[in-house]
Amino acid sequence: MTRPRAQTRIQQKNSEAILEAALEVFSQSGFRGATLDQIAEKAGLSKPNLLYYFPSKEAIHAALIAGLLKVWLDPLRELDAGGEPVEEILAYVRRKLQLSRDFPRESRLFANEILQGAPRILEAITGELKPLVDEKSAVIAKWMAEGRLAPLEPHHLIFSIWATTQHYADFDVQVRAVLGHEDDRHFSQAEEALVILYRRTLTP
Amino acid sequence: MTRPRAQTRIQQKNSEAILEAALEVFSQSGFRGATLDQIAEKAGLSKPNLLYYFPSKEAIHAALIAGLLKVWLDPLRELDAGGEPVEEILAYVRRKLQLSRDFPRESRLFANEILQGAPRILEAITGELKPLVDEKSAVIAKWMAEGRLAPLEPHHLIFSIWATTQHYADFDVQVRAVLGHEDDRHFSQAEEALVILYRRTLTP
DNA sequence: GTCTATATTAAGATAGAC
DNA sequence: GTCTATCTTAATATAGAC
Repeated sequence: MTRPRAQTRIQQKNSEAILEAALEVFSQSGFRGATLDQIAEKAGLSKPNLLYYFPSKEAIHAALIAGLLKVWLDPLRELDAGGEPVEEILAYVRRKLQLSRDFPRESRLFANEILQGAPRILEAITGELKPLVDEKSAVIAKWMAEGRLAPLEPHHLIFSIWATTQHYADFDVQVRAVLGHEDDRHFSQAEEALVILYRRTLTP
Repeated sequence: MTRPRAQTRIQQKNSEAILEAALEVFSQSGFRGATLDQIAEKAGLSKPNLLYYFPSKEAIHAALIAGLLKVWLDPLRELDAGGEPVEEILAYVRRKLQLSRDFPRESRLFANEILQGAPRILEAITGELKPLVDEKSAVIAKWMAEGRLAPLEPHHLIFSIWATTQHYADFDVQVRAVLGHEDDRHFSQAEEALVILYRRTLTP
């Protein structure tokens, strides 16, 4: 229903072009700010042809959002309760920062959605994200109780990791303006800084 | 030109009602997503009457944005080069978190603007924010060189403070969903966690 | 599958009475 | 100052030819 009917090669190709274009537009303008004209133009299709592949603007957006949460949560899923605590957290920070570098549009799509009250993904957040965060928070709390990690309220620790890493995607324009960078070299500086920050904070 | 012509008491009152309503709507939907109908409705005025006070949608948005950057930068301006380094930074973190608690809509208005490419405030960012950040980064770098603060690239330290504090306003919906909170008690937890985090990281 | 043409609604803005 | 009525444009979506 919210899925493209792609099957033939040409349908596959066009569906992908549409989703790629839609990601570009939705991530920059939010749902209401985006227009089918912009998406059609970027996808190289006419507007009616766009609506041959997806029944509505809603459906295009839904298709993008659907795949998003999984990608977004995978780095946290990988946090291994059996690993070395400090290194596990640092590896998580690195994975999350990499997402910001490699998928900034997805990050902004997500940010737009949350910022506007998360009308389309709130249930996924309470149903899927919250349990995962609670589970991993328990792991972190256990590490802290065992003295293998300096104590810090786990949920807020996780929030801080989300915030500091996603900032480089969501506030990209501002980061570049302040640093005066054209390229992406601030990502490795950011990684260095964040690793130092969390290592100092969390080493017992 | 972008300013309301408010002079009489009734004009004053209506202008304020409009800006209040506009803040609500723009901060939730972004510029393009917001409609004059919504703003008029919330302000308790008819749409034409709205446009009697402000010449256009652009003008209302501009009036909001105009006051924003100052409020946003004041906490950083107060960072005192003559103060005790660690305490100065922590006080800055607290001020910034307070802004998120007390003015979440302003934070989201700003976030929306940046997220969408900052078309209306990029020049203010390069012209006003960047110099201030550079100046305060120099102060922080000096503190670090003197051994009064543990070393950490100052720009990225500032980014991390922005990110972690603004997160509680911009991603409010997500924070509440994850914590299961109805009230604002997570703000004091957040303050505690962030103060611990930055104190550990920055104490030499 | 793709297009032109068009229906339909919503949105920004204005005219003009009161 | 405020309203009703309305103009104009833009946006989502559909019809129907090819």
